[in-house]
Amino acid sequence: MQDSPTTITPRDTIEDAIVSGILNARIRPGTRLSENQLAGLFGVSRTRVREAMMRLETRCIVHVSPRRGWFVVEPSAEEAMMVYGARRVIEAGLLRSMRALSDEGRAAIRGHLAEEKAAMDAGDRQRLTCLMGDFHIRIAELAGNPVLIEILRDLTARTILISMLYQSDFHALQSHLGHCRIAEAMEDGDFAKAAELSIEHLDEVETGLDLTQRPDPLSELRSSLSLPPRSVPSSDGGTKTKSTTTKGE
Amino acid sequence: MQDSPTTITPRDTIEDAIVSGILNARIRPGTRLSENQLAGLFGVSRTRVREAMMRLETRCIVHVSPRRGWFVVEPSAEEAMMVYGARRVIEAGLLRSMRALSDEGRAAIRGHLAEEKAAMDAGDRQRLTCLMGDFHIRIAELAGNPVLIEILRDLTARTILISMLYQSDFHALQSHLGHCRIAEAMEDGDFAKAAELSIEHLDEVETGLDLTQRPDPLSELRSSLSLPPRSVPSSDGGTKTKSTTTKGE
DNA sequence: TTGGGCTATCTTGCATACAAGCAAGGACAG
DNA sequence: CTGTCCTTGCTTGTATGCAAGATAGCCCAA
Repeated sequence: MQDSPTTITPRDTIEDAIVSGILNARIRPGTRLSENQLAGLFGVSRTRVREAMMRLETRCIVHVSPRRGWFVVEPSAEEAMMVYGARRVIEAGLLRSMRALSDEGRAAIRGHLAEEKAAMDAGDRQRLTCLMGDFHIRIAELAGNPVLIEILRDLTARTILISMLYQSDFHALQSHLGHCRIAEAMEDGDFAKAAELSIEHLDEVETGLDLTQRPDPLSELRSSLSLPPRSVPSSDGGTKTKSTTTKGE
Repeated sequence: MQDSPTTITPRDTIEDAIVSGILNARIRPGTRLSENQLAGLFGVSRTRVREAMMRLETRCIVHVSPRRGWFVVEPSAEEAMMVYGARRVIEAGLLRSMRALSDEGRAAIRGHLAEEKAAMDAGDRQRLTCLMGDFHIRIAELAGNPVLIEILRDLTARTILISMLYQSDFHALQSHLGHCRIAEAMEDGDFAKAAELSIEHLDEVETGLDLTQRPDPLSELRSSLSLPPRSVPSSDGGTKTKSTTTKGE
């Protein structure tokens, strides 16, 4: 797993490096991303680092705290639910829209499941995290719609951040089995069933999260003092829903 | 429909202004967006204009031709199909995921349909374009998932650009009726049917496009010379699918 | 008239400089 | 010892300057 050389800089290396780091669970949520440090690291000026950050910000992967710094997002419990909700909708819709599985598709899925199994046997948790996310991207790739692939990639990145925050222990086996069931239905050509299984699977994963504790480092203190649990974990801007709609009359 | 005053500049006015302009069909695909002009228009320096452009670029709403300028995207026929495909998946998935319609929800939908009808009667095509797009955002708002809302908003913007490029004439009545049918199924609580209708509706709209001619200004000349139609309309990078996946050893 | 090449101008790409603001640590008064 | 204030350093925010490249128009030659 060699690190990519930072000498050649094909335009958006910084962005990709960070996303890749998150996808591989090497960058934790809340990590501070200093413009100067990154600029030094990549041998460019702050300008280009900033551009990358702006892009990542519109993808909801980092956020800026004014004059304090850039940070990898720490999704709130509410946001986490929304991300899972969006994934349920999109992935179920995607599966339902599929009609048949090509031979390469079948092979790709089987190959992926084998990789998952190998990583599980090897106990390589980082790699497993990454593969678990990739499974869903693989399906999108099968459908061959780049628009959806890109959307799911970003949602997967956010999902991994969520896992790192809220997943107390890793039910790898359970997830793997879920994937296997979905794959089976797909091989049977029963995509409606695959869609249902996909929803169930995401439900399972979501309920496997501990959405009350993690993002609040004071939770232990709070509970030992018998204070009520914080209403909304992240009280800054919250979910950003810009009103760029119609603006009718 | 007053224009927003450009005096107060709350951070991302430029971005919103452009998206809003597209949503209202006031900005055509292919429009050149000069950094200097926008900077002057909004009374800021190029830096901030560039930031806005970068953000819009990650949302696939503008693109940059190196050292030539920024342009509002002109989706290729292929891209157009992908966008419609993504919308079918997401909107059908969304409707299927819905369980019941609140009273406010019902009212919102009815209100929207009334607006569509009014605009149709008034023959206000711009407003109609905008409303037609908004219908689908309204549904997402009903589901109350900000993540999906944001995704659909961007897809809607791209859809409107596609319409402006490929829609020879505007089947407003047909679209409106499609919306009405979907709404009816929703009011009946039959969301599976609403999902199916939604897919049909998007299919109708898509097949109503003329995906062979428009983006190529030479098409008329080409056909009068009996040359074969261009294989792939946009032969530049094509659909950008960055390889930000696993990169596992 | 036509074709080739040059230049003038305008575009973005990128780095840098300066301004504004936050945070932490120390000095100091109570 | 404790609380307050100030200073210092480091962060991002924004503008500007310069360089590289592309385009269009012009001149000139054939």
